[in-house]
Amino acid sequence: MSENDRGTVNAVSPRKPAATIYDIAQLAGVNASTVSRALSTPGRISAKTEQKIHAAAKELNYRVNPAARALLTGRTRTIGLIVADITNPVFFDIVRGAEREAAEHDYTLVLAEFRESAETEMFTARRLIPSVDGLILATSRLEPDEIRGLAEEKPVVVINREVEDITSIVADVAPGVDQAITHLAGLGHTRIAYVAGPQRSWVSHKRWESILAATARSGMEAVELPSEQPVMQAGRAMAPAVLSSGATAVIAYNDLLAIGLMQELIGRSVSVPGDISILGFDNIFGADFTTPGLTSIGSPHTEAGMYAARGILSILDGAPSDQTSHEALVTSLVLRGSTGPRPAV
Amino acid sequence: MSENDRGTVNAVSPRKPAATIYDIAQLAGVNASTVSRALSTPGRISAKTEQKIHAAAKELNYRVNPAARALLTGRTRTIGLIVADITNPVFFDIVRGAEREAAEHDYTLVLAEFRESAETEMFTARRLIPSVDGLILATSRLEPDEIRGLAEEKPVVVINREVEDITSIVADVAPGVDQAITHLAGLGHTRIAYVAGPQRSWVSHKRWESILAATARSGMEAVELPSEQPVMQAGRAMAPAVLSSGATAVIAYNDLLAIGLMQELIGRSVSVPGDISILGFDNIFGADFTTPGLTSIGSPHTEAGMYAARGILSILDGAPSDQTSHEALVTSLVLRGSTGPRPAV
DNA sequence: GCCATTTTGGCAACCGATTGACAAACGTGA
DNA sequence: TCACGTTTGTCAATCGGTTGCCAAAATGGC
Repeated sequence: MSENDRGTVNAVSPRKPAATIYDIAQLAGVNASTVSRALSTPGRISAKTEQKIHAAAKELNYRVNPAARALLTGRTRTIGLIVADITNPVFFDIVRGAEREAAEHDYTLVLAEFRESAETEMFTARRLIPSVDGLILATSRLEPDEIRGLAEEKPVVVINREVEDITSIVADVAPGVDQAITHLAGLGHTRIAYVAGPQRSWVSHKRWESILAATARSGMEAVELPSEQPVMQAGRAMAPAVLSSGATAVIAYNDLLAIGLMQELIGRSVSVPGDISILGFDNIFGADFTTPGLTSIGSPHTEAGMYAARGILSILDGAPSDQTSHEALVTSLVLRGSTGPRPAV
Repeated sequence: MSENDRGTVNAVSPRKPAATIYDIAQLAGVNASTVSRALSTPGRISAKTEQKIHAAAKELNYRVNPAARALLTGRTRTIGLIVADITNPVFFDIVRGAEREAAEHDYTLVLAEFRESAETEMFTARRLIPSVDGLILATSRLEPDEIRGLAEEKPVVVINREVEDITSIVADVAPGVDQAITHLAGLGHTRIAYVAGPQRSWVSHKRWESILAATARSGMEAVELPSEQPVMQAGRAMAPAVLSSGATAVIAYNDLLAIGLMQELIGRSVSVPGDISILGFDNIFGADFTTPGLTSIGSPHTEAGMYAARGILSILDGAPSDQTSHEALVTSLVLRGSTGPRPAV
């Protein structure tokens, strides 16, 4: 063995290198550019040669090198998705929808999570943006200007948020709320409470406004009760406030709050839905684990993810990048056991 | 305007192109290779020039083009993760762990889901493999040979599965099961039932073996009851079999089965845990939504994802690619309300 | 002040695929 | 058979960053 023996290097990388169009060209006895054309511009090359090239490509198990293509075309065929918390069940379906839509168009989904401040989010976005063709922000805490700044580099779509000049995907909360209020009105309820989400949450305000409008239309009363955090424990802590509110039905900002509240009430021997009806928002995974099952106003999260990915793709195809599409995403009421007739006074 | 005016092209791509090292070189008055060295080989360049270049890079908001780097180095700084079902709560934490570990090392996580056959999985893997440095298979239905074939191209790590010559991440089920059986023995139970998972599930067999061993050690009886599918509905359907099994405690293959079973039993006015104790596996999101809360044998899924990503990275660093590391991942019992003393006969 | 040594920066090739420009080969009609 | 138009395949440049090699410049010793 000579001193050039690269045994150690071999140990580092014992894999067979991927085939290139040059390998195919050699095997098929043509020029590499002919190979490229045969693979990407069908018809440009004679059928005979094309077949020979395809055969060689198959034999070598050829796959185009995405980096090489990206370098030349400037397109990575990749969409980035940034969420605050991967384990938040609301995002599972968004991720799924985006991934599905991306894969459908032969794009790949890149996923990143930021668990901290807006600073971390910006850092994550900056890290991702050079390697993707577009960016979906599912829970952005960034300032509008920061988001617009990102959009100057690559197409950006936001979900559950409205930012001027940026395409945004927002579910229309009204239909689901209308169904819920109609449902409650039909059960005889006349006074309902809304356990609100975080003060700064745009979504929570939207939900409250929609509830206000719907209850007014039905001639019902509605009160808003502030909560600490949108988690189960905070929901439990809301029990006294809910009981003293005089409401016979409660809509919580999200299912976690609703479930916590329901558990606490049941623990205090308050019957659900016998004494009080409870509804949540989002229809998360596990909303049917409770006894009774939680009635919830669900959003089409999967579709939101799909539309977001589709939004990126259409911007890449030259569409304007400031369209707001609510209409297509309609919330709806998912009936389970936690709502029932207003108790006799 | 001449007929060369490219107004439409501009409309397609109105974004400012990213700065390159050539832009920096021009601004700093040096050669592009000097820029490259200043940025990637600190010390190779005089401090004065280096500073000038860094200033120029900052001014132009420079970010290295990943495609260009990948083309030359062969490394994309990307890890692929393929799961069967993104919305399966068992995977959330795996995804999170893998993403966190990847981001920590300045790698990016690429996520893909296959919802169909092994054929789809192979297609997905093939689609991903050219654009990643390594592949994590979290729920592979592929044959061992197929997996080894993928591993010839890029580093591969499997989770919750053992494949010869492939690095695999498997949690050690014994500690959690031992804790559970000890817990049940302490409560006076002497006969327990295991509601099994899918016939072909390697994990389900492991769990059953571990339960058999632990019950034998404690002088308890154990019976295995086959189920249809590892979902809630199938759990409900198991109620009659469980009731006639004579067992006073049931361990289900996973939490969904356990929750379904518990709901059905409660619906039949069987008290949990008064008449029968129920345990699940996985400690999924929502296991605390039930009343009573579900006692479950949990696995450190986040860590599994982290170790898988770390496994890819260490193979890339030259480590052998056939290490099986169970030891580090230890299951443990999460106590909630669904287990209690054996009822008086 | 001169030579030897080290430091510093530039040149050019390279990674793999794509594409405009062009030449070779082919077919057709007169 | 020749001129012409069309089809088919080749050449070469390009994307942006990296790196081996070399020359110029700076440094140090005497």
